[in-house]
Amino acid sequence: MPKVSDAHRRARREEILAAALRAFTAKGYQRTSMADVLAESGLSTGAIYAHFAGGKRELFVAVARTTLLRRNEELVAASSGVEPPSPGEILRIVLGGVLRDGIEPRILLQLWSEATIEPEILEMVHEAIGVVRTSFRAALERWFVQHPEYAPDGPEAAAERILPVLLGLGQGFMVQHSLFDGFDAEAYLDAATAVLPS
Amino acid sequence: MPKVSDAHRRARREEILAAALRAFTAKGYQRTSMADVLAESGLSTGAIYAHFAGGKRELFVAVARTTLLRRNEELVAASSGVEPPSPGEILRIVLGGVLRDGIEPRILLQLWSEATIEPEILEMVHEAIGVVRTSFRAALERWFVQHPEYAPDGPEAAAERILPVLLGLGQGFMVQHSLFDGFDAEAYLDAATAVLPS
DNA sequence: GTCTATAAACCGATAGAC
DNA sequence: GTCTATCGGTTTATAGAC
Repeated sequence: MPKVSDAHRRARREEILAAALRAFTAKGYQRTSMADVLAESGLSTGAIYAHFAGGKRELFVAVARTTLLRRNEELVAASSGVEPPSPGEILRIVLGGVLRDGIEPRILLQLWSEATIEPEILEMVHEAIGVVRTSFRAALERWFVQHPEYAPDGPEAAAERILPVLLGLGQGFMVQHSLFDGFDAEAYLDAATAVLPS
Repeated sequence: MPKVSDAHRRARREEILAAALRAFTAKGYQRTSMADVLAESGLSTGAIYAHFAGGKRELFVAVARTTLLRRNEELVAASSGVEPPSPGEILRIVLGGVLRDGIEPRILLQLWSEATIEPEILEMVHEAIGVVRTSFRAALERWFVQHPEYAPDGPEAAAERILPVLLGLGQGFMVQHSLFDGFDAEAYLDAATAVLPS
């Protein structure tokens, strides 16, 4: 197999995806036209369709999947240390990672909105969220094992119970970060940590 | 002033807005065409543009504003009783109202996503959220006044601190209700109530 | 105010040369 | 693989009769 050609191909794909992410972030998925992605990438119609025959939708799915799964890697890395992070710390790790990455949270709002309408996108969200959910659950369980006073009916049950709340707090963070003027991320995280067990 | 004409005008507007809400709920804001709203209302292009010159966007803003402000009325009504509701109960009242109203939470995801892009819609969301936030804050304060053990630095500060968390839990509810298969609303509310002070 | 008909713009995707 | 040029299908909004 031609290694160079393959590497070039991958590099080109990454380049296109990066341009697509910039375009989607700026104008939102729906309002971004292929012309916008073309302009952002400096390439032309044919060049892009040669790599992403699925067009706009495939670009969005690819961009979003990458973004969601990167959260997962961070969480796995952070929670495999000796001292398992508390629920509040888990939230901080994941949300902090999003911001450090320079990801505009609003792209997530757009993804959720699209998933509401397009079955193909919903499917991808289900898949990615499933992975993330599993990581959260595992991280929570590890903490509850060491703090049984918060898990009277066992770490699995306690983790399962609090999981939607933790996810909900993360989702609320994205919404408020995107929509509220002067949103105070630190205050939000402090308040969330205060209500979560620790 | 011609009272009858005015009443008719208002009735017609309500009729159009109801049709628009049905159409937006079914297909989402972006994918709903004016043709869809026309079909749903049984009226014609001219009829609608005579009442809503701003077109699709104006319809969406009007529909969303009404919906958001109704939440506020419910909360005001519920929290003016003798026994102020706890944070968990406040969440239950508002989220229960949304579902009882037959509102599809996904329309809210679409609203947030649009607000991310369209300044006019963002402005409306700011305004409506401001009203709702004020109600939440007032309701929380009333409860903290009666439970000073949770408000060491005064009810105002405690209310202000927990407000974003409560809103975040509500927003997370909408996201999960819209996107997760088999989402268990009761379990979510129970878990949220368990972490909130009561 | 409301209807029918239509214009003007735009978009995603393809065809074919190089 | 990439470029230029363009087609077919939609969409919003308007024009003009009633």
